[in-house]
Amino acid sequence: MECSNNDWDLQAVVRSCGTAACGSGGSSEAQPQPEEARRKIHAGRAAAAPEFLVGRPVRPAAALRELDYLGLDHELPRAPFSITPSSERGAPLDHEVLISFPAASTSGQQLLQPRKQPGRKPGVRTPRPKRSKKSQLKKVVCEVPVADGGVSTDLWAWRKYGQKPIKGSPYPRGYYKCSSLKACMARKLVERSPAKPGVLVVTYIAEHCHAVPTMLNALAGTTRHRPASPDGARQASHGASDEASGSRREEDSADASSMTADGGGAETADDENEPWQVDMAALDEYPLDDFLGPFDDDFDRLFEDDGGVLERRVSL
DNA sequence: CGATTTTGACCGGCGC
DNA sequence: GCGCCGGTCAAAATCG
Repeated sequence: MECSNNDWDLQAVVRSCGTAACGSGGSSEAQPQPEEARRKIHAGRAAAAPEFLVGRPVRPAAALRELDYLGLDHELPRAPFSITPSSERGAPLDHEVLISFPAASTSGQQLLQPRKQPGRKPGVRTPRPKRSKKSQLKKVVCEVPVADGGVSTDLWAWRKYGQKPIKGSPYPRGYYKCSSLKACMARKLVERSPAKPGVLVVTYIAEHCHAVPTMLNALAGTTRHRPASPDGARQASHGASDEASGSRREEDSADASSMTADGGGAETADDENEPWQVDMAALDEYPLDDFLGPFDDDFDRLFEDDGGVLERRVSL
């Protein structure tokens, strides 16, 4: 349990949004920050592109499929977003940040096929460790346009461990854990905003206690790659809202979550071949510097909030 | 065979 | 104290 690194969340978010075009500026004013931190983040920015956009065989389309149950559209118009302190979602948290993107039009509603219902022996349950104070967990909320579905993903490998319908929302919430390391407590919640159907709300909770997997492919052997399945596999479901149970859109869930926003509407075919090419194209269109520039201030503040851990991360 | 997803059951926090 | 609800667990199914 040496989860000492406090640096995962922002990075995850930042990376997640890595290919989004920048537009709107940060929401808060600049704060004094360590010069070194600034330099590092800038440096990291410069190197980030080739590293995680090119070097990693991310699978954008897969990520989109992952979110099918949310009714994501696979079109990917990139939109700017802003980072603001979040205190609206749930109880106000000390360490909560909201990264929001302007809503994007959405539509795609995938139909998911039903699935056999697994059973579970009633009464058989291992004692659960005391739940840590949820309110004390660090959270980073990232709102992204549904159309930007992929943007909400990141370089970490996630494994879905639950999905629940949320009261007041027609859309279920998916629960993901970091699958890179069992001991890693990092989690993320993905749901659609009931108020803004065009917005996906990704909440990152806790921290990774390890570095970003250098090879997302490490999971390649374990991730599922659905063979060009007949379209029937994934149909529009009347419910999109609902557990979408069904079609196994998880194909590449592991990397799916780890992917960066993929290029436009890449269909499955794309990711199967040269997924990163799409990213490169996107990168061309939306240079990271342009994208991140306006958020310097926000990042600076986050650096402070994080006590410098982010700095360490950025310097990786 | 190992890793992941699905999904109902269980548990605990919180509001009333 | 009770009930609701969100979060997590874990069996079964699935896939490469």
